[in-house]
Amino acid sequence: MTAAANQSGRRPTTTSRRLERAGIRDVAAAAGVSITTVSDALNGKGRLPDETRSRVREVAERLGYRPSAAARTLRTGRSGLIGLTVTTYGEEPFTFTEFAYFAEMARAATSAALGRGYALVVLPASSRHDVWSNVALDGTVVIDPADQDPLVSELYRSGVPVVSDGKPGNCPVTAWVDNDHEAAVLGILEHLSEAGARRIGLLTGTSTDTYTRLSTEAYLGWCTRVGQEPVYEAYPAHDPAAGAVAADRLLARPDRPDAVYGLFDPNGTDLLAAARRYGLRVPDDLLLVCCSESDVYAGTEPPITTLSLKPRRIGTTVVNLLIDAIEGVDSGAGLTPDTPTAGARLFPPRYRTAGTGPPPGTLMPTELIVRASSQRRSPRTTVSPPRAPGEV
Amino acid sequence: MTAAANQSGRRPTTTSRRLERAGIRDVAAAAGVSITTVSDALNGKGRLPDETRSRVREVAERLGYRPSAAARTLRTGRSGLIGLTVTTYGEEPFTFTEFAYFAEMARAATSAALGRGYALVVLPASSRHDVWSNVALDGTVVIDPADQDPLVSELYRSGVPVVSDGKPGNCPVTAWVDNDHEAAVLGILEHLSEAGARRIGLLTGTSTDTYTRLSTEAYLGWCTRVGQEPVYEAYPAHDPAAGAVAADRLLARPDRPDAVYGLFDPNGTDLLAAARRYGLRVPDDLLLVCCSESDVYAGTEPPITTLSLKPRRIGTTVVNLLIDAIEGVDSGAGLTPDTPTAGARLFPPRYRTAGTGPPPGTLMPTELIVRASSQRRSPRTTVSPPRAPGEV
DNA sequence: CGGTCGTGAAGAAACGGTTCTGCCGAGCCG
DNA sequence: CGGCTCGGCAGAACCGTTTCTTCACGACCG
Repeated sequence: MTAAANQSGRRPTTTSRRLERAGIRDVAAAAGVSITTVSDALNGKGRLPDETRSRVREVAERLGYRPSAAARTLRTGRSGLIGLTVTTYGEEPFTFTEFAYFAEMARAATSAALGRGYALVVLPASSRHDVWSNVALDGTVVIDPADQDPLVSELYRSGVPVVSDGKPGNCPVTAWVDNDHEAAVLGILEHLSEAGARRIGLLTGTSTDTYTRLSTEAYLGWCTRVGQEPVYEAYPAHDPAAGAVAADRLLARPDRPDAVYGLFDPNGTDLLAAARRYGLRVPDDLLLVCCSESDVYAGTEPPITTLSLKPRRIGTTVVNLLIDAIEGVDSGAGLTPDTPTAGARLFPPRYRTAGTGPPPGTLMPTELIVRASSQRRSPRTTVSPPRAPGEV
Repeated sequence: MTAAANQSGRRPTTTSRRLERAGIRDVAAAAGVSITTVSDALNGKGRLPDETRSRVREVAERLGYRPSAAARTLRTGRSGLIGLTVTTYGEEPFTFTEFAYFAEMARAATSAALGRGYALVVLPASSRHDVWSNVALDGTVVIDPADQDPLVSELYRSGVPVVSDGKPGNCPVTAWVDNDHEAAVLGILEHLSEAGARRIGLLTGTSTDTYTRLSTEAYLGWCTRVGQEPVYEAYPAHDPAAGAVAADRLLARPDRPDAVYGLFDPNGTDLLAAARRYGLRVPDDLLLVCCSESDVYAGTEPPITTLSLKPRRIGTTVVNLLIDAIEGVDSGAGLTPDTPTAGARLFPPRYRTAGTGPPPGTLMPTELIVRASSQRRSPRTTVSPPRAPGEV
């Protein structure tokens, strides 16, 4: 009885094994070859006649064989997984202001990764090692890394390629991609000037991330260059309610601006509401531009000019750079001087393994979507723009 | 010569191993214990005195030891990864209309998973096996599964727990969560009736997913019950441009409704724009409600009443159900045929491994956020609502 | 005083693939 | 005719954990 129970319960000979799942050994046995042959046949390696190859494939298909991802990863050192690291505010991944940007960027990144055979794992930077070390990553994308992100440093040090969205402060990365924020801000200021703005204000954030810093600096620099007194209000951008208050403050100032650029997505509606409260007409009394990926600004009254950071392009580029780094260099020592086999030319082989020196960065252009809020129907005074003689 | 080459070529003694990364053996050697002890000490298993435990931990820390996720997964059969499967339209994961919903839901799901030590892998359903079989999943969440999704079926058959967001059509799942769409629609219709609507129209979709189907059926059922002729327009919801056209069509009909419910996120702005074109004032001439997670409708002119599906709650619930299933049952073996729970119940019951019978479903409530667009400032005719004598 | 129990720890077998090495036979060239 | 190469395939090591089993040893109890 005990023996019987034992026998049927523990190891019903080969029966239970069959039931569980088909392994490579089962396929080999069924096809009458060795497991080496099965592996080679399925992976297109080795030297096998086509007949053997197709027969093995067919048997594998019939048995519903699925190779174990874990075993493959263990042996080859490649998991096919790349991380998508987002900063967290409080408990939740990514902030409200980044919402649309993040969603678009993640969408494109997922798509790009999948197109090259990788899957994306979403990993907030705040999660502790128990999660991080539990997943084998071939590399990771970091969105807007903190200045001295310990996580990024550790990953980089242990040989995991890291590509950041947003120019990194002090942490080492394999490569980075960012918008040309300075050019973007200058372009907007110029655009507003051409539309007749005399005093341009800025709605900015108090946090120290690269985007906020670079944009604000560009604004301040422009102010000193053209001789305008800076008019700006800063608020904690991750607080959804604070934006409306800051917008109100900005328009309540004695030196009220006649044009405003808001750095964050909700600023457009906030500024519009504030303008309404003060009886300011847009664009007649106040020109408005904000940075946003949302298309609601096409339908507001009036439609608001927005700056798009083109997150889709960013996401795609970041992922492609990362995968290039993963595939271009064998983790650790191996430099690959020779291009071994053809077939890897689907993508422009532009990427190079940087030896030393600063990590390679790529600046991506932004796009200004001009709508009614930044165009005076009838230019009132036609103030001469500070600089731009060539174009209207 | 062969022997010499073999000996020196294969194993450069311990040097290279040290350089690469610290393994469990290195920790064991450094701590003067066996690898068993290291494993037990680090994982809190076995019977070890606290002194040994802490010493091993300290050594591991000093060496910067990180256990190999792949090896652990291979041995334990658990990867700590759960899939987040989204349907794809064209090349890209998740559609525009689902944007806000998906982002919120994914956010909550990521958070919930992380809180229980799991990470999320985003896996569009369209990607072929090369990606799917390359990642070891402990289970997966499926958003709005297709009626006979082959992927879901295969996963389920191979013993991977599957929990769906959206009541599944014909594919077997471990459990599912959905909103009570019928109750939601009826609630809105009642709300509009109470606000004085005489003829309520619907803006719906042409696709056959559960949400669209259930909502439309609820509307049609209500119409026959209260004796109103159905007034609705359907359009392909995944086409961003088609919504505006459909909204226009709906308001251009000879039997123009005096209240409209739009099933999809952009319908609110579309309907508002259409109303403006026809000179209809909202809410005086037209009552408006749409289903949306976006808070832009708090700032439109006028603010629009929205139905929130509470994606955060859904995401959290789905993930928790999935992890319960993963941890509650050892993959494959244990069937628990007792009490095959039937049908759907409101709110998370304790999870049970369904032996046979329908998978356990949970219906989650929605929330109607009432704003100006569905409330007449001065009730014009006060038509008696069809059914609701008790309240207001 | 001998057996049993409990404690602490080591040894070794998996886990399921990939891949290095080597064997065997057949052609080919000298 | 013999060595050499090359195609076709099998054997076995290996990846780095977890975990099952075993073992030593001191204390306690009968």
